[in-house]
Amino acid sequence: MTSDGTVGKALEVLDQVAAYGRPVRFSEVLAASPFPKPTLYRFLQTLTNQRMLAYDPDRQTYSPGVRLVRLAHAAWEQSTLAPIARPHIDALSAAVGETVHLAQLDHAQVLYIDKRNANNPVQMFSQAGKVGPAYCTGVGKVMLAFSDPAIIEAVIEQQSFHRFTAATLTTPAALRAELSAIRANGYGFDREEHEPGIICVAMPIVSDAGRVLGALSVTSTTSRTNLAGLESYVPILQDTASKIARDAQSWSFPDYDAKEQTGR
Amino acid sequence: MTSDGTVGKALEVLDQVAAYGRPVRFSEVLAASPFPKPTLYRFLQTLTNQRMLAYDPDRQTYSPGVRLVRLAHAAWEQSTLAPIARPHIDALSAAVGETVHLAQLDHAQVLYIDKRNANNPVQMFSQAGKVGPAYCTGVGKVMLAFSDPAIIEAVIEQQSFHRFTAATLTTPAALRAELSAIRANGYGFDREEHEPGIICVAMPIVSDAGRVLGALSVTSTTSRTNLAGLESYVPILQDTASKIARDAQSWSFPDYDAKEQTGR
DNA sequence: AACCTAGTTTCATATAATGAAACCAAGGTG
DNA sequence: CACCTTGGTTTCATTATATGAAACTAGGTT
Repeated sequence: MTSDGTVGKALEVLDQVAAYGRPVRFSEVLAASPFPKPTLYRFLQTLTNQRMLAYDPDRQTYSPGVRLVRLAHAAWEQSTLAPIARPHIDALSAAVGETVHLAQLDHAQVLYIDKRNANNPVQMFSQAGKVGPAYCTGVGKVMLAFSDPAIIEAVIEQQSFHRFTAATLTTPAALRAELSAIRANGYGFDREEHEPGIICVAMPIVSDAGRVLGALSVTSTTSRTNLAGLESYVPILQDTASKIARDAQSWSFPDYDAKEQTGR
Repeated sequence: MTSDGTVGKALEVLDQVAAYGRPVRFSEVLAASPFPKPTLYRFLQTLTNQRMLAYDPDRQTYSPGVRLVRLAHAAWEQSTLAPIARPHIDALSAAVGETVHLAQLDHAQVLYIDKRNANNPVQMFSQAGKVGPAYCTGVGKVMLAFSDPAIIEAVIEQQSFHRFTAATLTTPAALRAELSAIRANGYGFDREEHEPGIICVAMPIVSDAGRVLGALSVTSTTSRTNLAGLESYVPILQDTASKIARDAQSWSFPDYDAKEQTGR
């Protein structure tokens, strides 16, 4: 499952370095790596030559390289909902005057694809590209809820439930119950499950064929409003989601959660 | 020079696919690829399994995958000037009320890292991650001007000068003259060299050690102002650039244009 | 000077990549 | 309907490449 030859291993190393969130030394990576010293060394060297990693000779540290930013630009424009959703999200943001998120499901994790912040100007990658857990975010739960049962089970299986706040759902049973409630409702909430004081309404974006393309959410704080207040945004969210789905339809769209092509 | 074993070749394929700017079929890639059919096929398959590419089974097309967006988030935060520059750019943007760009030099090309648009909200990757030619943009020219002479020559060497507008510099000689004028001045302009009606002032961000870290620019249109008008922003640009350089200094920083580590 | 520790290089071996050729599946086209 | 053609996929013997144990080197420490 975890191995596509040399290339797969190299990308595994790349992921590992990126996961630190800060420049790392060779020995740190080595300690956490399944690869022996010279193998890892050569991978890091190759990735650096390829500018997938950047190497700081003074501090002797590696960090993700700029080439990724360039490639991601292409990915974001071609392979995400963002360009299609943009006008609709702009309209939504203007109408509700709260923070709006657009997310997709990537490999059992929530990947934020775009964001609108009514007040201060948008902070670019600082939000887009960010990942979060699926089981304790509004967008994560609604996307999961409308996913294929097999996928749901797979995600629950491999999920390690971490308690972020008092309200975090921390058992498979609790999550399953929540998901079926969401399915019944058509949308979901984040009830301070990830961060205290932060609440949101989330709406899935589903294609005609019933496939989950992504999700939208409107986020606010308990000091400004409450769940009932957020619920009033449901109609406009629904409207926005269906417009995005419609546009995506005509554009046609890659299948992200396609299973491995064959696996040799 | 162009080969780091299998991984390098796979990344070459990834770049190629990303370069199309649209989903591509296998045969299209094959036609433009140095690799024989089965080899290319396996690379695409591997990259798809790794979610570096997304495959649309209906249209049988490949496009850059979402995993890149995730990785790029880390790269943007750790390996670019953007997080350090953010507050300064915010201030600059508020002060001048025009579009502000932050760019770095990546492999002889201009890579836009961040953007502030006074009026409409920021469009995320739609600008960050975008690349442009160095010889006919304000930021490109100022970064080049203060780069190592060897790098300048290398860039000029491999540059294919395309005429975008009547004002585009299209010969090595013209560019060399412009660069030394910029060195004398400390900053540079884009005189509608890339797009008619679009002009800008650009300021390099240089470290104490004299290394070019990136560049800033304020962009406007000929209908709103002229070069003299833009020149009035030079003091604040200079101030912003030096503040960013100072902050970068203390943070310390990877060396992007480091030459290949050894090359086996 | 002896002794770590972190990073780099060697080299025989095992493994994985390679690509010519064959194969398969759709669409044509006569 | 039989016969191509085009575009994509699989096989498999060959070759090139990755691998990792061990040896080595350069800075720091004691």
